[in-house]
Amino acid sequence: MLKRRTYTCGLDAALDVMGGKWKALILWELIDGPQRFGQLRRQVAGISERVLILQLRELEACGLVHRELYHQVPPKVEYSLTDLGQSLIKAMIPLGEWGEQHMELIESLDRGD
Amino acid sequence: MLKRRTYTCGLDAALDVMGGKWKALILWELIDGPQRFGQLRRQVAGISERVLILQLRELEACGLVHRELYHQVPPKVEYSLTDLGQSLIKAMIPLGEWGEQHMELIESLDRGD
DNA sequence: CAGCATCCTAGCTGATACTG
DNA sequence: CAGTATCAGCTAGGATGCTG
Repeated sequence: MLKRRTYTCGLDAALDVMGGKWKALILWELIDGPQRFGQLRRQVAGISERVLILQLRELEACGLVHRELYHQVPPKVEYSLTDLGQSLIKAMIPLGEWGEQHMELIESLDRGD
Repeated sequence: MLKRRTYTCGLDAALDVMGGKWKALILWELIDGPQRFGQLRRQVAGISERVLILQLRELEACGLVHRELYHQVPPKVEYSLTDLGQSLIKAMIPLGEWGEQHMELIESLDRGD
């Protein structure tokens, strides 16, 4: 699941646990508190059920996300940030601000103008 | 090359330009000043020539890296951070520190203990 | 030295259908 | 509601050899 065994720098390690197409988005959605599976699926636009599960399982395995199962019918599961997840989110904020500031530029690159 | 056309948050946009297996590492190597192609290849352990070129071209296209060609024999090319690249590096520092602090944990996850 | 061309593959990702 | 199972495609990434 993780790509490397050893890391050359901390950035490398951080990107290994939260990099990829979806993980940062999922963590971001959990900032405001626990979310149920279905909520997450709607919030993280474009993700499929299958991929969301896979990503959540990986985040859980890394200790970034906690999965709380309520034994009910119908079933209810809540995902939330762990303390480690919280600390990671905080570390990602400057990067988020950078992206915010340069988003137009990046989107224009994508359009090729 | 970039994965998305629109972004739901800045973090999303930032990860689109510097995410992936190598880009952050490459940017990191350029912090201390310009590097020649061969130097980079040795610094970024494990990367192949082909992939290094591809990544550098993408970083260049995003305006994060500058490519300076010296018309010599044998050829010499130097890669350096642009101002935008510098600002991105700064935004990545907290994430790098987070990774630094939790690297042992992450590596232990990878080993499965 | 820098870097392109070619071929190849692993695994991420997506679509769809089904279950407790 | 919260998943699992299955199938299939794409593309990032890797190996190798060649060139200005």
